[in-house]
Amino acid sequence: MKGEGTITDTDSTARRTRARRGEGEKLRDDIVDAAEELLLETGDESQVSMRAVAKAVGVTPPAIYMHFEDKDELIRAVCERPFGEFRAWVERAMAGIDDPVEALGAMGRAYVHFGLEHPEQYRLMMMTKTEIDHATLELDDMPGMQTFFRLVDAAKACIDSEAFRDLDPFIVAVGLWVDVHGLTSLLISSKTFPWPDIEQLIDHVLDVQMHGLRVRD
Amino acid sequence: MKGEGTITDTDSTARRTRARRGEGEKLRDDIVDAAEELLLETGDESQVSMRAVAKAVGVTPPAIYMHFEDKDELIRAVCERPFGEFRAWVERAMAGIDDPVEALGAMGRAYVHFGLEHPEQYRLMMMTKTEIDHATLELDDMPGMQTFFRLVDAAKACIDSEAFRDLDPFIVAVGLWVDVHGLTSLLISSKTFPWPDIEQLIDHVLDVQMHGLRVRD
DNA sequence: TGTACATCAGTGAACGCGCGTTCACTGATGTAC
DNA sequence: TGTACATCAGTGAACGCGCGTTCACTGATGTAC
Repeated sequence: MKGEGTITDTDSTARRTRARRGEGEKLRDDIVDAAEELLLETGDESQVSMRAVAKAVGVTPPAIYMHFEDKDELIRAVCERPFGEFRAWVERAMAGIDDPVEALGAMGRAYVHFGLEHPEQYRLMMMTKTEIDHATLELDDMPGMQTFFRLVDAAKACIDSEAFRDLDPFIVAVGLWVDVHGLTSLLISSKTFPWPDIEQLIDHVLDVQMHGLRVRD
Repeated sequence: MKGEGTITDTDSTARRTRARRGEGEKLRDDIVDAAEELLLETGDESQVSMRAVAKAVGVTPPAIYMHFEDKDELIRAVCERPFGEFRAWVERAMAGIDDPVEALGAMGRAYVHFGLEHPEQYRLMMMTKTEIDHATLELDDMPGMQTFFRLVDAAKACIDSEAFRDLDPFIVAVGLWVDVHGLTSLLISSKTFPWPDIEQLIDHVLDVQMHGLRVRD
């Protein structure tokens, strides 16, 4: 009885067919995919083990070491990826909007929506300690920094057009980031809080922020 | 040679003297203290193991099971604690301030400062998934909810005094929470971001928020 | 066209570790008579 | 005041598990002659 369980153990993912010579690099991408998917499915970093990833890919654990030095390098590879997606997502949302205040609003809205539609990516990017070993990076290379500079530019455009008060664009950008991040991260984390209608809340938060920054009549 | 290392193994915390009869409950508090301290020291939930906690208290691992059903119950006990401290901290900051807008500002400032001075408590309270099994709790019993209601009242006072626009106090409170949480959590998480002067940033964030909520002249 | 050989992309088994938890026990403390 | 006994607050050893990582190997794929 007990033995049969092992024999009929076909539920584990089918074994992957071995790559042809020179095509070993394919596995690397598949490993990162599997690790990311595992993280998003479980939402639990501790469940992303080398063994679980290997099983998901259909390969034995040592095979991962052909492509990654150790677990740290794999996790780093998983973390780096969403920043690119995020930037493209934000750029897409701002495209073709001429009015600087409207563009800024679109950016904020896109930020929150990205977080809500990719909660685990967002958590990886913004809410974990183990992001990336920042200390070794130049500021410009810090992941997400390019998108932040985009936000500074957008804020500066609002100030230059005299829609916003004459504040330091950097501080204004930080204030905006703080706001949208607060909203996004709380919506992701506090599932049981009695949230009001989410779109209405996003509108309120951005509205208050914009009014607070606007030139007084 | 190898054996001597074990013999001179006096670096581990001294063994605790056994409690007298009827004083066994003392250990419970000490266990929660040790677990909390371990969490704050390492900042890493995965390092808070039953064995590590037991060692820190100066007791063997099974002793913990005299006071807690399992690890989950211990972690829950650790998480519940900071909410009380937090509430007291906020109340203290607001005490004696009559002007409702000033009181709200003081509350926001206290919120951020609590987070900065107790980063790991704050992380426990607001930034982990494993907070507490909310689903089983009534809304009023949700940890931190009492403090949130305090915020709603403070917002309502500002609206009633006609300093703020006639908005829904609940939405206004959520917006304020989002703002101070965003600031606090980012300051805690993103150590390498080129933050401007922190007090100036807090002022800016609260200032924009207050102006955004104010009645237009 | 055939064959020996190097290489590549993995496999299979094992290592030592720390974990949560269980279980049988011990020995000091207080209590009943 | 003395002693047998129950109880309380733990101990010590062990369990099975999943983990990251290493190491010797294998067998299909392509290449040189």
